[in-house]
Amino acid sequence: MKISAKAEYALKAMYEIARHTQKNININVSEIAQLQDIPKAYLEQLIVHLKKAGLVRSIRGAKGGYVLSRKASEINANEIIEAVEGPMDLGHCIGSKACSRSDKCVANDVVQQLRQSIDNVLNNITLQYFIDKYSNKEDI
Amino acid sequence: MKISAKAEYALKAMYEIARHTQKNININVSEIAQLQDIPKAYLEQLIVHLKKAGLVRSIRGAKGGYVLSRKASEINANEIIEAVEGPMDLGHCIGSKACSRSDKCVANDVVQQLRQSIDNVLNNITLQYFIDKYSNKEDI
DNA sequence: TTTAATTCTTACTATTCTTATCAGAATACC
DNA sequence: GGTATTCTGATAAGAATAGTAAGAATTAAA
Repeated sequence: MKISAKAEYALKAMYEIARHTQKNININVSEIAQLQDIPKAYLEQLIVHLKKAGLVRSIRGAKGGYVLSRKASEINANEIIEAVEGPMDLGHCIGSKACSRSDKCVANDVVQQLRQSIDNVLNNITLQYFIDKYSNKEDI
Repeated sequence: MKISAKAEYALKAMYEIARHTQKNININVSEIAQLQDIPKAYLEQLIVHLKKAGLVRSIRGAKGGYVLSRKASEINANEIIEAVEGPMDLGHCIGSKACSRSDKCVANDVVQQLRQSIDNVLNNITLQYFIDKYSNKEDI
């Protein structure tokens, strides 16, 4: 039961992109990597997924970078994590490898409850929440 | 973000031990493994952890096996999972590898909220809940 | 039009984690 | 004493994770 580095990096990166987008400036991978202490080459890969998921727009070429493609209040942690990790599959009793009697499976019961609870938390954490809580007016 | 096979096996095994304990019979590893479709040799290792955590008592020798060491209503999913997986460490921003400014870290914020939510779910799932929901009077 | 900065793409690698398997020692019932 | 069982520790295959590296494609700016 662990949050991957991928997910953490993605949350941090999206936060930086959101902050900068609200200031009407785009931010590039190197800047994000430095600000949030993320390996740059690794981050490059992750951001591609964020883009494919439609969370950010890219501006290519020199002076390029990234901006949010939606309002910060309309992007939540669930989407961000799912963008880089793929659909959440908490347990082995679900989906492809369902155990023989998943309707009678105690592990499946736990997984279902967890899934619902986690979804609920992640859906309610938006980028705007991050900005309101963590972004000082001064910095940037 | 995944529940390990370990955790699933532990939940299933504890459920079987709980059911049988309530019928005043002990159950051995082979039986549990068969009933819940768990690799026997692997399960042996896991049960040792459940024992060390004080969740079950072992009866050694022929006709041996395991019984709950507390009432089913007093053992919850959180304890069971922690017994086999060790203390839950959801994110890299916590504990040993805390990031430089964990008070300003959006990933840490998410991890904290998740942690609380997951704890809440797991603490409220007891073995008695499993028995009431899944154990028919007839079978055993 | 060249140069430099940047995104994008792909392939590779090292390390750790997970999920087992196996062999045998210790224990206790019959 | 024999057998069934828990207990212990070593080993190993495979998957997943986290990261590196090299270079192609694109575009702003000089």
